[in-house]
Amino acid sequence: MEKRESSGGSGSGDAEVRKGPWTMEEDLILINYIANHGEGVWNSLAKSAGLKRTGKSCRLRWLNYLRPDVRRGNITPEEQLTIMELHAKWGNRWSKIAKHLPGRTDNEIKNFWRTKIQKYIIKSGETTTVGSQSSEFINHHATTSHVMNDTQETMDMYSPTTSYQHASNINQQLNYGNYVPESGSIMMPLSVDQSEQNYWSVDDLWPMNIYNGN
DNA sequence: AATTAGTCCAACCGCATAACG
DNA sequence: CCGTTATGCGGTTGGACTAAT
Repeated sequence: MEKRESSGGSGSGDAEVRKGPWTMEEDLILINYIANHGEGVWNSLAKSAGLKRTGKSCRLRWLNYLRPDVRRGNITPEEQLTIMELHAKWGNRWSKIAKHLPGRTDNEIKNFWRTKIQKYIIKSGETTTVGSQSSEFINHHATTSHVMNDTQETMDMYSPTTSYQHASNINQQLNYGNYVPESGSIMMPLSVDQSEQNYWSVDDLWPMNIYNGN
């Protein structure tokens, strides 16, 4: 159960385990290694690739960011609707929901839900239900699955027949009209020197990978 | 211009479960 | 079976960035 993975090892040599933001070099190493050897067996992969990262960290980086088929940003209204409907069905089963949204990661969906939809639900809940429980109550239902029969309001909120309206309301709030970047071209800060505004994108890494002769 | 508050998301942590010897 | 290790999942957090004051 990867119990002592991040503990730095009980004894001896394996010394520092890097944490925090990934550098471009690390990304390249990981991409190259996986291109050559495939993914899986993350602990030994991390070692063999020469990364001072835990296998867990490598896996996460790969699955959530470096994988070539991962779509980033710009969650469409259709995807949003899917998220809302599936969340109503399954609750916080993010990975399960993600399986129905090709290219989306559970992490991204989870973040999207928490930062956009949940907030909207709480907000609208506060304006429609007067007094006490409202936000706590709605918050509860936004973060847990099952039993949606407490109030008609909550039912409506999750009803497939009305969820599209909610989706479009949220779309308005999110300003989808001028929502920005094309998928796959998100820029990320160069963590080698975070004070500088240097960026690279995942798109930049893949050609480099090929160039390196993988 | 400086400071504070709010937002967003990458990455971490802990736990559950699957796989293996 | 049982113990150990690997993997996957969901919750949470740190900090960069942006907007508001």
